[in-house]
Order: sequence, then C-alpha cells, then structure tokens
Amino acid sequence: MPEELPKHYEPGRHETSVTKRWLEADAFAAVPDGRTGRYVIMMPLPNVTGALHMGHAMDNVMQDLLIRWHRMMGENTLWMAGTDHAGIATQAVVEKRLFELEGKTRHDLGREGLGARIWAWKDEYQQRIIRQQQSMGCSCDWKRQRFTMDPVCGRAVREAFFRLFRDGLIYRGNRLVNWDCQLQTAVSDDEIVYEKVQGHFWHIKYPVLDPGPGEPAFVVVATTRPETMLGDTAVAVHPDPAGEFERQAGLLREKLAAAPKKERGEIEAELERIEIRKAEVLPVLIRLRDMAARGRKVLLPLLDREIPLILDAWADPALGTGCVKITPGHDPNDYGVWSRHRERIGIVNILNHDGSLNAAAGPYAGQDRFEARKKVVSDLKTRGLLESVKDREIEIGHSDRSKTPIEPYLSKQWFVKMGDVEGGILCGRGTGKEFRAAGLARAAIDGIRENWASPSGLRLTFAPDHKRYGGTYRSWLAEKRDWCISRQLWWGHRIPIWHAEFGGAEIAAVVAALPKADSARMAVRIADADGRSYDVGKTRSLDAKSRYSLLVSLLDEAAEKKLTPALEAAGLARDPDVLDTWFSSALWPFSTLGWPDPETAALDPGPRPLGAVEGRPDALAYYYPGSCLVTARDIITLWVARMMIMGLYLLGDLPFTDCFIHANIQDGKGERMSKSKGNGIDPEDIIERYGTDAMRYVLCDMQTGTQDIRLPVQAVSPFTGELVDLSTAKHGRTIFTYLDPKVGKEFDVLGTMPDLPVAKIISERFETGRAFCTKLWNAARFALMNLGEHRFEPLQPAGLAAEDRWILSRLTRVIDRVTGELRAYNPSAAIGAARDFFWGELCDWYLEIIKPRLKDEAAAPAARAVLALALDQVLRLFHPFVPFITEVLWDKLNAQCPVRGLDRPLPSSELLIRAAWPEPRTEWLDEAVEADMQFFQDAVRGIRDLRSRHGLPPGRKLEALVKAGGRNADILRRMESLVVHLGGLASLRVGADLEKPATAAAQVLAGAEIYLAGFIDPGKERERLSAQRVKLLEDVRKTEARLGNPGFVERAPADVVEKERRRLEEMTAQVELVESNLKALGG
RNA sequence: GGGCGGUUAGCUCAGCGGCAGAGUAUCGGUCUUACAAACCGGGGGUCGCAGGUUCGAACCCUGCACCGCCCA
Repeated sequence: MPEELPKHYEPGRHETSVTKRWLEADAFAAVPDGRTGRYVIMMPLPNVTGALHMGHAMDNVMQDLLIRWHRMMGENTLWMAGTDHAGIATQAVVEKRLFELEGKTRHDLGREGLGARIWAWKDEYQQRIIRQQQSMGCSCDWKRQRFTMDPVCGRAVREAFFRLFRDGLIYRGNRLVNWDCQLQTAVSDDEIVYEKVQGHFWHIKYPVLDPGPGEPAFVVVATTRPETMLGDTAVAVHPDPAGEFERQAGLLREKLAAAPKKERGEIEAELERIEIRKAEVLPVLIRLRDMAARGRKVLLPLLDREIPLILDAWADPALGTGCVKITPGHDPNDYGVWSRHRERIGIVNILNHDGSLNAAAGPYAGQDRFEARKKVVSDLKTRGLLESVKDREIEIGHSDRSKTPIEPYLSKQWFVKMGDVEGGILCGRGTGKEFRAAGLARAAIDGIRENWASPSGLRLTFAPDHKRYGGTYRSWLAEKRDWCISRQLWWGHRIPIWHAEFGGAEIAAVVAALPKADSARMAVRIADADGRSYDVGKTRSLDAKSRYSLLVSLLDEAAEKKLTPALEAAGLARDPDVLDTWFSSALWPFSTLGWPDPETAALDPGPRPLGAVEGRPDALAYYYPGSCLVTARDIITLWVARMMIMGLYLLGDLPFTDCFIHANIQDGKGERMSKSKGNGIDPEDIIERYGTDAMRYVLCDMQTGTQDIRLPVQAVSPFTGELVDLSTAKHGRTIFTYLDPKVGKEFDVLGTMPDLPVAKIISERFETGRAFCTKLWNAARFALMNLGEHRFEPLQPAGLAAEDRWILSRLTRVIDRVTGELRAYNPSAAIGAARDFFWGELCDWYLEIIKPRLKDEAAAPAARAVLALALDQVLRLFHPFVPFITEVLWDKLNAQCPVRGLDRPLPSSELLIRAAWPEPRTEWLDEAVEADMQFFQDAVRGIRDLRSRHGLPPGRKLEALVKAGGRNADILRRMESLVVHLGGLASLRVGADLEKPATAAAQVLAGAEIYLAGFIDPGKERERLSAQRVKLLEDVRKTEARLGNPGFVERAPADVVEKERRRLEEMTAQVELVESNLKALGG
C-alpha cells in the first residue's frame, strides 16, 4: 500500500530535492542537436548592484514559464542566464560603501584597487542572484551563464567596437552631457531624477558698452545659477519682441474663447499679465533688438569680457527680463543658441571634473561651484550690479546614483552614429545575410515594419500589444539621436582607442610613421574638430592651420601588445573612458554564444562548449537568432532597440522575433517597488513563507495584460509576527520605520537602523497561491489514495459513464485553451483556464461524482483510469507555472500508476520537466454530454440553494421531487443516484406531472421545478420567491422592450433575435411558476 | 509642453458591441470518510464625468477630470 500523503503540501520539504534532481539529470541543458524546433530566451541580465526583487521575480518567472512550456513541447530550448556589470550603478554602490566604511575614495585605491573591490562585490552578488533564481525554479542552463565583463563577452565588445569604428559609425565629439560631479562621469538622461527645491532668481545688470544717447546703460538678465555667468558668451534678445507678445496674446485669446467658465479667470489674468509686461519692457526690448542688430556688445561683469548682444527666439520677452544670458557650455538651451550663432559667439567651459571652477572662471578658479555662487553674488552686490533677488521654486536634476545635482557639462564623448549615413551602411558583413540600410536606427526601425523581413525572413513582434510597444520603439528610434557610449568610470570595458591631436601640416608624417598592421586588426581614422572622420587610406586635403585627431583602434590584446609601443612613441595614448554598460548588453544575444567565433571563445574549464562538437553545429549557428525577449516596458528603448541595432548590423539578423512586455510591480499606493523605498519585496521572503510555487502561481495570475500591477504590501511585525498594513501604519522616526499598532513599538523595513528590529515585507496576495497548492496536493492525495496500483487497460470513450466522457471533453477543451493563451502571451488567462478546469470541474464535480464508483469494484476501474489520466494531464498543464509541486506529485503518480491513458498509453517520462505537453484529442469532445451535465449541475445547485435558504444542514437527508419532462427528465433519471449523492437527498422522484406537495419549498429552473418536501418556512419561502420574481420580471421587461423595438428586430442578426425570443419564453414560463408557488403560499 | 496607458464590486484586476465577471474581503451555513490553507450558499456595481455614433455601448468616437509611465 502506498504511503499516504500528509494533508498539506510543505514546499520547504521538497523544493531543494526537486532542484537537485533536475540539476543531476542536467534537465536544463541546452545542447545543439538535430531538432529544428528551438526556443531561445536570453535573460535580461540582472545587474550585480544588488539582490533581486519582486520585479525581477516577475521577469524570471515569465521566462521560466515559456521555457518550460516549450521544453515540454519538444523543442530544443536554451535559456541563457547571466549578469551585467552595470558600470555606473555598481561602481557607485561600491564607492559609497568604501567611503562609509573606510572613509576612502576611489582615488585612494587607484584604478586597479577599486577594480578589485568591485570584482569582489560582483562575485558576492552574482552568487546571491543565482541562488535567488534557482530558488525561484529558473531552469536556465547554468553551465552556459555569462558575465558582460568575462573574456567571451569582452572579446565581442572589442570586435563590435572595432567594426563600428572602422565603418565610421563611431566618432568623438563635443557634447553637453549630464555631469555627475561626485562620481565624475557623464550620466544618461534616464539616470537623472528631478526634484523641486526652493531656489532664487537673481537679476543681474550687464553694463552696455559705450551706450549712445537714449540707450540703456545696462541689460538686465535673470538666472537661477548666477555662477554660470562666468561662462556667458552672449546676451540674447528676441528678434521680434512685439510680434512675439502679439502671438502669445493671440494664443491665449483663442484658448479663452474655448475655455469653460471656471478657467476663464486664470486665462484672463495671464492675458493681463502679458499686456502689463508688454507695456513695461517692450520699448526697452525693441531698443535692445536694434542694438543687437547693429552688433553692439555688453561687458560681462567680474571677468570684464566683451560679449555680443544677439538675436534669438529663445529669449522669451514674456519671461524674466525679456533678455537671456547665454551660457552654451552649461545649459542645453543655450547650447542650442550657440549652435545657431557659431560664427559670432564662443563657448566656454568653466568647470573641472569635480565641480570646482577652472581657469576660465578667472579669480574664481579652484572654488567649488556652490562656494563660487555665493562669492559671485556678493561680488555683484558689492559692485551694485545685482538688481534684485526673488524666491522661486526650481526643478533640479539630481544624479540617481550619487544624489548630487547634475551639471550640464561640455566634454569630449564617444558616440555611435544612429542616423542615416551617406552611401548607407552594410549590415551583416560576411555572414551570408548581408543587406544595406540607410543607417543603424533605420535598420532597426525596418525590423518591425510589416512588409519587411530580414534576409532570413524574420521580423520583430511585440506582445501582448504590438501596436503600442512597436510605437514606443519606433518613435524612439526615429529621433536617431546619437548614442553616447563613453563613461568616465573605472569599471567597464575600456574604450580600445589610442589617440592624439596634431596640426594639419604634421599629421601625414605621423600617419606614415605608424606601424604597418593588418587592417582587420588596426583601424586608423583622422577626425576634424567637429568629429567628422575618414579612413587614412583615403586622401583628403587637410587645413594646415587646423587641429586634427588621429584615432587608432586595435582589435584585440594581441594587437595591443604588438602595436601599442609604437603608438605611444608616436604620441598617442589610450582613451581613459569606458563603454556604456548598454554597449555590452546590446551584444548579449550573440556575445554569449561566442560571437564572433564560437570555436575560439575563451572558456574557463567546466562550462558547455560553444564550438561545434561531434558534427553538431556550434552554439551561435544553432541558437542565433533567438526567439523571445521577456522584459518590462521601460527597457524597450534602453535595450531592445540597441540589441536590434547590433544584431542587424553585426549578424545581419534579428536577435529575437518576439518581445514579451510584462507588467511592472507597484506597491499598494501605485508606487514603483524598490528596495530603497522600503516597499520592496524580496522573493526569498515570499518563498520562505508561502513557497516558490505559490509565488509563481500568483505572479502568473497577475500577468493579465498591459497594466502595471499593484501589490499591496504588509510588514511582518518582529514583535507579534502579525501583519502590519504599511499603507495605514503610523511612521516612526523615519519614513522607513513604522509603529506596530498593537504593541506600539517601532520597527524598520530597510534594515539600516542599528537599534531597531527589522521587519520583512511580504504580501498577503500570495496566500491565493498557497491555497492553490494545497488544493492540488489534496486532489492528488485523493486520487493516489483511490488509485491503488491501477494497471493500464485500453478503454473506448463510448463505453464510459457520462461523467467520464464529460470530464474528457472538458479536458480536451482546456488543453486547447491553455496552449492558445500561452501562445498569445496571456499567462493569466492560461493559468485561469487551467485552474477553472482543475478546481471548478475536476475537483468540484468529477471527483465528487465518482466517489461512490471508487468503492464499487465493478465500476471503479474505468473511473480510476480516467482519474489517473486527468491527474496526469493536469500535472503536465500546471508544470510550467508551478514546477515543484507538480514534479513531486508526478513522481508519486509514476510510482503508483506508471502507465496512464485511455485507449492507448500516454508518452511517459521519469521527470515531469521532460514530459510531453498534453495534446488535445478532438474526438473526445462531446457537446451533448456537456449540455446534459450543465442541466444536471443546475439541478444540484437548485437543491443546494433551497437547502441553504431554508437552513437545512447537509446532514439532513431530504425527499426531493423534480417536475420535468422530456430530455431533462431523462438526464435526471439517468443520473438519479448522483443527484441524490450531491444534493444530500434521501430520495429523488422525477416526472412531468408530479404535484407539488403542500408544504414543499420550490425552486424554479429553466425547464424544471424542484420541490423539497416538508421543511418549509413559509415566510422565508415567500421572501425567496418574491426576490426571484422581481429579478425575473425586470429581465422580462428588458427583453420585451428589446423585442418591441422594431429597429432591433429588423437590424440585429437573426440568431441574436431568436435567442432573445427563446429567453423571453423561458422566463415567462418561470414567472408563471414562481407566481403560482407564491399564490399557494398565500402571497 | 508632447506621446502612450489607466479609471469596472471594499481591495487587486479580467471583460473591449448582444444577460456586468474572477480572486480576495465580507455575511450565513457545514469539521459531508482529499482538502477548515476546505466545502456549500448569499449580499455587494450610475462600468470616472459629459456628449455623440448604433436597433443595442463598460466596450466605438469626441471633450473633460483624475492617476501613472515615457520623452522634452
């Protein structure tokens, strides 16, 4: 006799051993073989900054769901795991810790020393991340995992950079970047957070040079950053101030005419303000405009630099003083002005890397920017040049990494050219999939066009909403903004370029003296001051008086070793910058497979080989292009677009054909979940409390469509163990501490307060998942208790009982449904369909129905066969969602009933992870039996409803009569014992002409009337029947109205009209019955 | 300022032209020999607001309000 299972599933007892079995069987392995069906997912590589949170859990579970499903469908699946070095993010956390714990900066350690610290950090978190992923059940091929800075990925980075450079798609140029003065690096736009702070608006007077009669002695400009005046190179005034005032007033008048009453006041006030300003400043502005047109100048105070008055529409006459100081080196808008007036005005950088002022700031050189601000203001005041100071709320961008204010900063940066290129570009050079595109962005935009396909016939589709996400993708790429790939960091791939500046006259001699090398390993280009470059092989006339950069890129370390001494001797030095993290991530879909050459990829001993083995293709040839990228919305522009660009350019093909965009997880208040906000959930806390499968179940169930998901969180009180709702709990001394409402003591959710106990953050929402696991466990427990050592004997569906044929028909439908929903990337709909079948049909009805048969040795074998089959299929269907519990139960089922099936044995497998996905057997569909069961279920529910309404406990066996004729009567007679069994009856009589007993409670169904004799409470019965009557009459009224509408009868489809007619007939009959019953009760 | 989403039961969300749904919470009843982490039954809605299209609108269109995300 098999051992009886415990009453509950205990995840902690099984998860480790199941993982071990999978790993020992190498069940996650991806090895090229003869199969043509493949499924490849490249994991959106988590960065090694910290541990994973619930958002990652969602991402990982979605990927594992797809991978397990495709693996069961018999495809050769690869799920590539790995981690990202995440340049700035990682360096920032390590530097921060270094300073907090040891009081040191990176300069104390040096480039190598800091590198060692970061590598140690990376090792620790990489391990932690892998542990988290394994405990989530991620079935990635761990023997293939990569890190963006390992030798295999590193070589791909060198190769990609080299090719882009050689093709003229990488250049070095001046650009205003967002500068982080603490980390001393450029940061990207998406690493800036804006905050409103109280600031000031200083009005400064600039003396006019040699004012003529009637001309103002000063021009007044306003600024929130007075120290930037040191970098001013012009003062701008609008070219047509009167016209501009008129234009703005016109717009407001239009708006006023269309505005609702309550907004009018505001608009009118705004109009009035404009008129007042116009009267105040217009004459001065017109005068200044004329002076600017004549090329007049003002004197920049403090530095006594002469700067021109210029005309530019950026100067809004309605704002500030109407004049605007132009600081091209430190303001993006002013930079725009400069680019329109390059001939007349200069550009000055006044900052050093660390935020202190440089020599261009004259007497202020060496001061910190905030110190200098105070000094500049006081000096201006002393000289009587400060007109006024006003308080003002201003938005300041802060670096997300260092939390310090960002400075717009002019610096030399490296870029990838995204726009169209003269003559176009060649994609997929040497791959056999070559094609031409206008430029990199263009190639990637084409990748989602409906009438486009790569040379291999592939195209990218977003799921579940291609139109929406394709739009995001396309509109971002359409801007074709050059990609700034350099970062002033010490952690990352160093830019493989050696360069120096030379005069146009001398450069030819330097080039001639360069060592000769294979052009496939060394690329040499000459660039002018604007970054335009060309190959040295092509002759171009150089301006002898201009400066040019000589740029040399080397392909690999071998070339470096051989050639750098000569380059250095020629005065060239390696660029100190490293590449943006996204540069290496963009190569992830193929760098991980050994590109550019899997045969020679530098692998450590142990991992799976990348090259060809025993006649089987190499990993790159077999697994590229991949199948699906699974990620969140915000990654579309950061990563998806860049992977597309690199894949198309370097390999001539897309990195994947599907991009599945899943939801982001927010807390109960709709805020994005993150550890640093104290609202983040650690997946391991959920796993520990509810089990991995419970977590996975709920995540799958939540993944409904395109909406972000709110997941209200609770803290587990360290004092009572009870849950504290964080949206209502009172805070303690910081926003990360709360008071336990019961004991009044304070706890911390971040774990940073040394004197307070830490509370884990969890969410009760995961209880649903645990409940599901219990249900699945117990259904299997019931089945295993009743299956005994069931032996397979072929059976034909025709010979089975109605309930057997019903459950097989329903099973067939659900297999089809679940498969379809998965294919459409609807995890919630898929798991919902599986659950509705398993819980609502198999457990609630089928198991209850067959209980009597299982005790009857003659009737049991068929029931056991169907039960074993149904459980087998349910475990397979649920495996991709909840892999652990299903694998445990599979093992038990295999032990008891190794062969399962109806007419023929199902394909078997020792491990469920390798079992075949269920196939729908359309010949098992049986609409007639489904309709019969529907009526049967309605009848049983009718009895239960009566029972409950009259407070008749299930233990009380009742006499029931059902007045029904025809098919309905046949069904109930055939299933009489089941109605008795499920309705808790003593007996059942069915007939067309049964009389209702005087004291019976009655339930009116469509097509039948049920009476329960003897237990009637007339008051309750009247109440119940009146309620039913009201409901029915309301429905009848609506239906009559609809059918009474000629438009409906004439224009609606015939079947809809027919359906309404039938419904009306049925309902009218029901009303009559209900009313006659009421009458009998004296109602 | 521009673009994209969202607003449906107390909460979290499905549904996207033809009878308003699920889970959870809540209420009542049951320890019915798989499961009380369960079972049976009930109550609960102006589908954000205002117009329009349609025989028919939660669903399509327009405007407005509020929330969120992305880009300036």
